[in-house]
Amino acid sequence: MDDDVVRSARLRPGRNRPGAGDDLADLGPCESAVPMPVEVPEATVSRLPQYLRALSALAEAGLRTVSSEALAEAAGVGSAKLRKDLSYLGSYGTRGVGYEVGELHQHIADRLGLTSSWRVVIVGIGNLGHALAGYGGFASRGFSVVGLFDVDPTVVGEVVSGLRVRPLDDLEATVREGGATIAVLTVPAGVAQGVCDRLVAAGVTSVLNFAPTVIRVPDHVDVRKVDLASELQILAFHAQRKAHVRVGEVV
Amino acid sequence: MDDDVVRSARLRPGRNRPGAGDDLADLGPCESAVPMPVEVPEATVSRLPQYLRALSALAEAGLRTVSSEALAEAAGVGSAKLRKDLSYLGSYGTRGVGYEVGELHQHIADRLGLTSSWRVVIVGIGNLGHALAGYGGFASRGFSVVGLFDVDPTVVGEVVSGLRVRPLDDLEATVREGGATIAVLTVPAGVAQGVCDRLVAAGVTSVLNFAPTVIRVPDHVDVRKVDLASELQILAFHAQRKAHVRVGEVV
DNA sequence: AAGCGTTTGTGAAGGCACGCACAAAGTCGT
DNA sequence: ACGACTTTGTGCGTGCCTTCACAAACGCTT
Ligand SMILES: NC(=O)c1ccc[n+]([C@@H]2O[C@H](COP(=O)([O-])OP(=O)(O)OC[C@H]3O[C@@H](n4cnc5c(N)ncnc54)[C@H](O)[C@@H]3O)[C@@H](O)[C@H]2O)c1
Ligand SMILES: NC(=O)c1ccc[n+]([C@@H]2O[C@H](COP(=O)([O-])OP(=O)(O)OC[C@H]3O[C@@H](n4cnc5c(N)ncnc54)[C@H](O)[C@@H]3O)[C@@H](O)[C@H]2O)c1
Repeated sequence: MDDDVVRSARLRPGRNRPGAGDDLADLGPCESAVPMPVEVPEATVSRLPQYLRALSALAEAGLRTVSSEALAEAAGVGSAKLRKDLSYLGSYGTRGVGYEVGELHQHIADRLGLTSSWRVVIVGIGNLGHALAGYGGFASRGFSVVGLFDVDPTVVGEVVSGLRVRPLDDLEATVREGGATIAVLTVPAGVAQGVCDRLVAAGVTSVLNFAPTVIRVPDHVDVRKVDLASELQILAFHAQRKAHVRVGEVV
Repeated sequence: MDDDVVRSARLRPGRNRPGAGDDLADLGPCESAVPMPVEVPEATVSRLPQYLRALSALAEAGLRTVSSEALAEAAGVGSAKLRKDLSYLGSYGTRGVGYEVGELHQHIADRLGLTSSWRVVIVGIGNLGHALAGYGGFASRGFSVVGLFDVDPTVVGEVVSGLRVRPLDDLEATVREGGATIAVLTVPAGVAQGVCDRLVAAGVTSVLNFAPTVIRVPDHVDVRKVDLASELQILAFHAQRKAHVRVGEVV
């Protein structure tokens, strides 16, 4: 479902159900003595952040345990889906009781890779870049903005929420000196591909793209796209359908 | 795929090939005498905006016709998927040639409901609201921002790209006097549900929510959510997986 | 210790979407 | 006018995701 956003897909080859195809004479179903490798479906991954947020809210409300029913309600999904999602992470619930809020939060955060703070650079400090740079919701969720970049001389040098906007040429050094880095692209559509190429060349392997263009990257790079105009158009589609139904054009 | 975001589904008939199999001896399982209703799958709907954008780019490049292969390339999808998607809208291609750019663009725009300009109000003119209000990409795609609202007295009265920010109390009047309206929610998470309730009460049936909260709405209202922190977390998940593989923890 | 109510974890079934592969349909060249 | 070539539209198989339904597991009460 979700789609074509992430490029490198396949998790590890490991089948979920080991007992499937290879039936040579290996007596037991499989001899995996240890933790039983299970890949997490992409659809599940896309929901984990929501569970995490719901758990944070519940923890703040003082709850120590939640049932799958209550957590699902808070996250806006069905309880069965929630349980199956969590089952891919392991069994952290207690039957008859539910899940311990703090513990489950920790496990999901671990699985998402939020143990250490990820480095984020924002490229293109225009309208949108300014808003994102000043957003507190990133730091509070395990991301720290370590660089703001732009080509416009009138923007470079400006200080946005404690960070000085730097020229695009400092980009490579910043990406290389730090470890893994996530790049947020808020440049005009026309230059998005070029800037992205440069990011990738510098070693970036995760890109969040706000420019309304398809950008092409090597297989080992993940790109997710946020397209506000598309979202509005999808809403318009459904709104139109509702309008037609009301008029009686269709059942 | 996409998910639980949009509430209502089912589409309208829009038959492709009228000469199909309607035999009036409707003794069969269903008696649909006429056009044979075909719904557009939600996954397809979510891709239509991208096709539309690709077509705009191709038109601007001066092309009059495109093959499914070329259009798919421009839109970043597979050609088979593209053809199947377009087939839900009807048969607008010419075998051996491809699709006429302008005509196909028009058909998709029609189907998305972009014939007339949709009214959009933005509620919460903070960091993000300012950026969205000043964004030209909406007007150019069939949406016109007709209202900016906030509660903060220091923000109300400010003029953002030609529109004066108005107090929240003017909201009902604006929504009611105009026709169907799409609301963009860029208020703090804590008040999102309350503001949304007010929007729905005023008659809004389409909401694009940027606040990191699950908001509950009646069945007839569509909500789509844009969650930047979640996008980053999903990228982090894949980045972590890649890192582990590189270290050799997993095959 | 045993029973009872609650809740998890998961097998199984159904639905949806994707991609392949090809016949139908049209164009272009001769 | 006809054949060769190109490209659409779609039937079909496959795999993923969702949903249902329930046995196993656990706490609590007696
Ligand atoms: N503003 C919005 O609400 C909004 C909404 C949806 C999508 N977008 C998209 O986000 C992107 C940015 O939007 P915006 O409104 O901030 O535009 P903007 O013009 O205000 O900002 C773009 C910034 O990128 C910088 N830039 C240009 N070329 C660059 C380069 N090669 N390298 C680095 N920086 C460069 C510019 O100097 C400018 O500061 C656009 O692609 C836009 O379509 C914006
Ligand atoms: N800024 C970002 O980059 C960013 C990124 C992701 C998500 N978000 C989310 O978007 C929302 C807005 O973010 P922001 O950075 O613009 O915050 P902000 O605080 O700058 O803006 C919020 C605005 O909403 C107004 N407001 C508060 N209560 C209101 C009410 N009841 N009715 C109408 N207006 C009201 C405030 O006066 C303020 O102007 C938040 O929920 C935030 O979590 C923002």
